[in-house]
Amino acid sequence: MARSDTRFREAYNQLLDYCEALPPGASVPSEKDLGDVADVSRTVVRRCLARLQERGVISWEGREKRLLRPPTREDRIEVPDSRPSSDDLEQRFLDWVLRFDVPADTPLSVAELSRMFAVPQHELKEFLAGLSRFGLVARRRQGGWTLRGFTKEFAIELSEFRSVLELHAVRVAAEMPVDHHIWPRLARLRAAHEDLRERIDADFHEFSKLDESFHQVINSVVRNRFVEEFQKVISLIFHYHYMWDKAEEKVRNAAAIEEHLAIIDALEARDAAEAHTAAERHLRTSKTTLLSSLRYHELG
Amino acid sequence: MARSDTRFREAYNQLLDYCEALPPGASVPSEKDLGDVADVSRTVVRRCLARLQERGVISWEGREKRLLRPPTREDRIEVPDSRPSSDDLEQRFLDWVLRFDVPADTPLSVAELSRMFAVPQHELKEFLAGLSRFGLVARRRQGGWTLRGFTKEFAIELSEFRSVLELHAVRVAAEMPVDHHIWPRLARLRAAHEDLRERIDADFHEFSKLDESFHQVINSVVRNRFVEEFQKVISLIFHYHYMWDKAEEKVRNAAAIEEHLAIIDALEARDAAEAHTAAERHLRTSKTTLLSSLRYHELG
DNA sequence: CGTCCGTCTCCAATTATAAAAAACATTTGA
DNA sequence: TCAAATGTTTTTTATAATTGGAGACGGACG
Repeated sequence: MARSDTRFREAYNQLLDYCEALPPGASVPSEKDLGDVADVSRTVVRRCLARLQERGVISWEGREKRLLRPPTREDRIEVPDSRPSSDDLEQRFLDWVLRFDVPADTPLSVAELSRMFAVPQHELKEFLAGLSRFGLVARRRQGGWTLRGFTKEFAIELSEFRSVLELHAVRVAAEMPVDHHIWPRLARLRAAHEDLRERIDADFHEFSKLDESFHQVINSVVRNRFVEEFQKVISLIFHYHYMWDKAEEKVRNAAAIEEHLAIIDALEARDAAEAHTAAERHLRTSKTTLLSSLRYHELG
Repeated sequence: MARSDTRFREAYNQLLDYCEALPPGASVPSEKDLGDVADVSRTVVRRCLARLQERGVISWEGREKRLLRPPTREDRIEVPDSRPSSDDLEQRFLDWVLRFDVPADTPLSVAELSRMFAVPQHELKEFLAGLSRFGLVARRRQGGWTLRGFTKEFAIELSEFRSVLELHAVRVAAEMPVDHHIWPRLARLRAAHEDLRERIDADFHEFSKLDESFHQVINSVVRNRFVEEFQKVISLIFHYHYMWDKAEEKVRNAAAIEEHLAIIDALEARDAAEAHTAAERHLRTSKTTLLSSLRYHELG
């Protein structure tokens, strides 16, 4: 009933590996050095050494540590199945919200979500606290959380915010010097767009991915931690909604390709005003699409 | 070792107050209704009723509840000193960081902070998780948190982000109809600015507050949860830094008043382009001031 | 003297648990 | 007969206890 000793277990196995590379009878480095090897504190190193001594892998007395025998497969300690979760909790949570169209004002049960995503409760609470900064969820007075959710207002505000950030990015991009990394990237994007334009009838599904990279490249000219943080959420939401709104997908994607190309054209011509106009047009289309996909889901 | 029963205690006292308003011998409403009165669940109401019965304030058998005697001061239960904290933790935390110039990459101890701010640990952890969304703090691999802090890069990125949001707000404001609430507010701001301009030699300290309301009014035309969330942090940081950078404060503030008035002039003339230019000029000054105040602190 | 180790202190992740909420079942009375 | 109230059980949340781990300090060793 306390914290896990995963850190110890991983360090132990790592030190076994380290010992394997040592010649037999060699003296083992200092606790501090071993700590650097496994990236843990001395406290953990000493626990590992104690176990190694116990199993007769090393002798240990004061600062005299010697390798007695090469470590075997038997010596290894089991490490409790590391978490493939936790890292991409954000991705999986938003995926869940959008995929199942979880309605606004749904009460969120930390207990339930924690089971669902196989993540400790406190981690989920911290995660939700983070999301509340984006206004996606809110704390309830009687405890717990609600999904403030995917309402029309949310979509409008999100679109507006996205426009503000992205129009700024376009303005910045137009001013970039010729040797900036954006230009080769834009060239590649143009090629990809023109390629897909030819194959649009068959491969219109591929656009979703292309759209994501396009916006990512545009925004990459703005080096700003705040912008970057938001971009993650924004792109995820737009990405999924595009994928699921099946109405007129082919026509929509074909049109979007042209809009993207118009922006690329203007940027490559260093025509800031025209790039801005083209970007505004495209963002307006995007907003409309997002809103109509909402209506579609509400009806369906 | 479990959650506090503050909720019960507060509800209990509240129900006592409620009973006081009842005529003697009256029948007490249903559990559900009492729950609505005190804004708690039936579970808590029943705990309260049990105690009321035990103390002989009411009789309680099934759904027959009657007031036996008016409740006295003696009947009240002590409620463990409610938290004057917690609410404005954000305010107090940023205040601490800025006031003591806590340097970048300082390790933050949850335990220490929790004592310092008289807030339960888990609450602090959630708070820090939220701040990490703004890139103000970051989780360390070996556990705990660091203040990513108030570096030059941070100030630049914050200023840039602020400019993006605020220039957008100015553009929106210029388009607002004559009956919008912004216009009377701007008029009042103009008066306040002109008033302070006359008294600037003596009262230049007052500008800090005026600056905050000015930017708040400008941004109030943008109804957007994302913008609002950020604005809180941004204004706090700029506000404090202005207050502490004592170098040339009077000259600086006098200049800022003129810049503000230029923006107001242009907005009232519905000259969007000029308003934009004036706002850009002012935001550039702000950024310079923020950066120089950083240098000042580093040297001092 | 500088590094290494034994010891100690404090912190943080994690879990256990009481308090509260919510769901469910039963009764009651118009 | 059925809606509202109460009794009962289940689930969830907030918080403290618990244990693993990080780091500080001083002495010892070379």
